[in-house]
Amino acid sequence: MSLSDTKERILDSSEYLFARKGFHNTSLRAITDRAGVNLAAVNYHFGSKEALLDAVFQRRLVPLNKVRRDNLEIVRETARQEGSLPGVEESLRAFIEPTLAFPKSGTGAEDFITLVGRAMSDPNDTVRDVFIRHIAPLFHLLFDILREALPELSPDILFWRLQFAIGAMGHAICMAGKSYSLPDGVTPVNDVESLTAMLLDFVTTGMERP
Amino acid sequence: MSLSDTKERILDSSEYLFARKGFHNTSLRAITDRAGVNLAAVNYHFGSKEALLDAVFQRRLVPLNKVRRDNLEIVRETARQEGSLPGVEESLRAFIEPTLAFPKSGTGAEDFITLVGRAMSDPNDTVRDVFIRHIAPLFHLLFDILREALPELSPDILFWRLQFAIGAMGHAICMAGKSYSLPDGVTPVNDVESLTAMLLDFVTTGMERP
DNA sequence: TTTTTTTTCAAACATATGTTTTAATTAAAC
DNA sequence: GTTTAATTAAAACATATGTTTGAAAAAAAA
Repeated sequence: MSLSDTKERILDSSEYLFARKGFHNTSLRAITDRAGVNLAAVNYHFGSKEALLDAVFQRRLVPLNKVRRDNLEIVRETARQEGSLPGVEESLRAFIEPTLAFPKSGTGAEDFITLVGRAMSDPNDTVRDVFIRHIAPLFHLLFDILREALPELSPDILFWRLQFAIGAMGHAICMAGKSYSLPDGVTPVNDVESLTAMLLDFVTTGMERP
Repeated sequence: MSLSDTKERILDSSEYLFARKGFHNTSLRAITDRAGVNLAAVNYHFGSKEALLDAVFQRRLVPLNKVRRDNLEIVRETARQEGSLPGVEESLRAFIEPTLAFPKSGTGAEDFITLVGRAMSDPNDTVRDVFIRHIAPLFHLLFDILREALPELSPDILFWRLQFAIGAMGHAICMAGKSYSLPDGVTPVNDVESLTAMLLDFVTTGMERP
C-alpha cells in the first residue's frame, strides 16, 4: 500500500459515511473498516477525528471553490469591461452550476456534495464551523457581486434573499437522488441539468423581485 | 413533583439540547441532568431515546400542524366559494407564517423550530424519518392546493419549486437569531414579521414564475 | 547491507453511551 | 390504615467511542 494510499482510502471512506450517517454518527472503526486500514491510521495520519473532517472538506472544497471563484471573477470582470452591471442569473449560475455539477467530477463526489448540502445547517458545531470557515470568503464574494448586480436593493434584503437561495440549493442537493414518497404525477428527476435550470429560475426570480 | 411534571421537564430539556447539539450528539445524561430528573426516567416514561425524539416532535407538531392545516383548508374553501383559484402567496403564507411565528407561541418553542429547520435534512435516519412521518400529510395538502393555484405548471416543476421554498424556509429558520459574520452594511434581523415578509416575497415570486 | 525513518498493526486505555435492574419512595385505591 | 400501583433513585451492565501505546513490518536513507 503506497504512502498516500491509506490517507486517500480514509478520506473516501469518511466522505461516504459522513454524508450518509453524519459526523457524530460515524465511528472511526466504521471508517477504517470500510477503508480496509487499521484503526490507528486515522489518528496517525490526521491527528484526530475533527482534523479528519477538515481534511475531507479541504480535499474537495479547494478545487470546487476555485472553479466557483474563477466563475464569479469572470462575471464581474466581463461586466466591468462592458461597462455594465453583472447579471443576477449569471452571478448565481457561477456559484450554483459548479456546485450541482460537482458530483459528476469524480468518484465519491456525490457523497461530498451531500455532505455540503447538510453542513450549513448541521447542528454539530464542529461540522458547521469547519464548513463555514471554508466557504465564508466565497460567500462574501458572491454577496459583493450581487450587490453590484442589484444596487437598488438594500443590503439586508439582499443578504436574506441570498440566504434563501443557499437554503434552496442545499435542500435541493439533499433531496436530489433520494427516493422519498412523491406526490402523484411527480417523476423523480435524476439529471442535474434540469434541476439546475429549475433552481436557477427560482432563485433568480426571487432575487430580482423589485 | 407531580405526575406529568417529569415528562414535561424531560421534553423541555430534550428540545433544548436536540436543537443545539443534534439528536445523536445529545446524551440522555445531559438531558436528565438539565431536567433535574433521574437518568432512568427517560426509559421509564418514554421507552427509548428514539421514542423520546418522537414525543418531542409530537408535542409541538400536533398543534402547529393543526394551525397550518386549518389555514390551508380555509384558503382552499374560500377560493372554492368564490369560484376562483387559491392564491399562491396566501397558500404559502398559510404554511409559512405559523411556522416562523411559532417561536412566539411559548417557552421553548424557539428551540423546537430550530429542530424543525434542521430535521428535514438531518443525516440521521431516525430524526429525518420521525420528522417526515409527522409532516408528510401536510406537505401533500400544500402541494395539492398549489396545484390548484398554478394549474398550468407541470407537477414536476411545482414539486421542485416547493422543495426550494421549503429549503429556503428551513435555512432561514436555522439562520434566524444566530450571529454569524455578516457582510458590511447588513444588520441582524430579529423580528419575525419582516423575515416572514421577505421569505414570502422570495418564494412567491419564484413559485409564480411562468 | 546497515541504519534510520516511516508506516502498520494489535492491544489496551479511559471514558461515554443507552438500557436494565432492584430497591426505596411516593401516590392511589381499597 | 392497609394494600396496591406508580414513580423515583442509585447502581450496574454491556457495549461503543476516540485516542494512545509499543512492538512489528515496510520503506527510505546512509
